[in-house]
Amino acid sequence: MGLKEQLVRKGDYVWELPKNTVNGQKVPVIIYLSDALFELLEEDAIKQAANAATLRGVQKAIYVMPDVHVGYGFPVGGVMATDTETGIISPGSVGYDINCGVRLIATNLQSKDVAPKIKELMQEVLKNVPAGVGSTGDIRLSPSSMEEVLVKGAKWAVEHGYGLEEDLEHIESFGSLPNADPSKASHEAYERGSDELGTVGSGNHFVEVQMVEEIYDEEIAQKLGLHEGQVTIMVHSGSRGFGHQVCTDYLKVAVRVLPKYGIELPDPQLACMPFLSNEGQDYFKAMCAAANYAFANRQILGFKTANTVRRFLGLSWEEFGYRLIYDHAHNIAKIEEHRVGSKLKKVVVHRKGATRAFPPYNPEVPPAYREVGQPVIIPGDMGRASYLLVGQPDSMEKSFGTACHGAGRVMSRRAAKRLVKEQGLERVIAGLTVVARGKGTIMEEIPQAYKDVSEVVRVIHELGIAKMVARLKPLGTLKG
DNA sequence: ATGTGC
Repeated sequence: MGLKEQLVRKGDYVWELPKNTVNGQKVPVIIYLSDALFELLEEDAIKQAANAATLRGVQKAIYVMPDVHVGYGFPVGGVMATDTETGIISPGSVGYDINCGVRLIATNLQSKDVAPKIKELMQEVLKNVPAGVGSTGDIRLSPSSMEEVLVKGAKWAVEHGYGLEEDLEHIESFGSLPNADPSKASHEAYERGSDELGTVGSGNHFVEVQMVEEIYDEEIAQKLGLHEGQVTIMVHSGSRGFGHQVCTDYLKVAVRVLPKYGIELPDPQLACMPFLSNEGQDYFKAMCAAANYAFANRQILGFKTANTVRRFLGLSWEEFGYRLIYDHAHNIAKIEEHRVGSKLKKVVVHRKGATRAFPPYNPEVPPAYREVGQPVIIPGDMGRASYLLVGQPDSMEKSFGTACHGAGRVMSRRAAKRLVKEQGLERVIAGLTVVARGKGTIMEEIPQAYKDVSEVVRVIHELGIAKMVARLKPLGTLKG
């Protein structure tokens, strides 16, 4: 019998694979889905979550978000917490793109200010913001300046003129993880990262000019400084080749030391090390360094895009009204304190394609947002919409303080290309303004290739994990 | 995701 058939329905949006369903499964797998999204759930994604539930020191449950799909070893949309003393850390459960994440910038502009000239504006963004596989930026980092980026994260970017000091307060972990140790990243990672800072990358990464299309909660929107018709800028990118190399390097290390630590795995892609081992600590410190690279990357991308739009419209900064709403990771592992049973416990929370969604009054939520909760930015596809939510109290018990991260693919890259070839690109993306160096990524990233992000977000809202605040509509998109 | 892959 397949695992999907063994899922037990626990509520309108809650499914459970009880512990011990697969051999050695220490905790249940809890999957959050609507009926429509249940239909799209892949057997292999359940298997991957169940595999993770066998790992050493895993706590409470593996949680799976409604935008789940199969990933490398651990599903995208998966959340795993392991005991900091007895548990493991797993590079595959963070993902190859360490600190892939999203940033949302508010402006004083109205959609009517940009909509009529959006094509010309996006051509200007294409000229100024490097995008695509292997694209390089205008920053060259010597090994010593690279070290500074890896330690300071977004702060490095602000010190070098990209953005404002006050931006840092509105970034997860203030844009800089304290456990970063640049010496734990390889020479190869340094090389790859030396010319890619301030570049978008490829795949689902993008820079987008948007408008606030609908407000769901007026009071919260007001506190966040958002209103209908307002122009926003969204950035979706990560740590580029640097993070990719860190993941590659430490997956090899993990595989090598499995026998030393007596770790047996249901899937070699789940290769991991005890968190407190030398190798586990090395990975953690290198991963934090890669996360800081990504924070710096998005800081530069967001500011460069804003500056391009501002100059195109001939506005002063004051008229433009640049303001960072928030920036957060959705591929990361962090040490956090969570309630497990009756006591608080320090755990390593792995979020892979999953966003931290801390509730109001959590000390990690910046003062300006303390009463509304941590902003949760959910990018959709380039055709439909993206969402802004805020973390709610139930997230702590239901998912280690975690929400979804996006729409999630429903069509393979190959199938998407086939559809475009059959129907023609003009027809498939009719009415959208998308710019890119080539057509390849656009073909793979058509809206039809994605699940409906509204349905994903609705599940998170209904569960009380995060609350819907606003829907953002793409005006123009830059893809890799 | 990725100096993209059988």
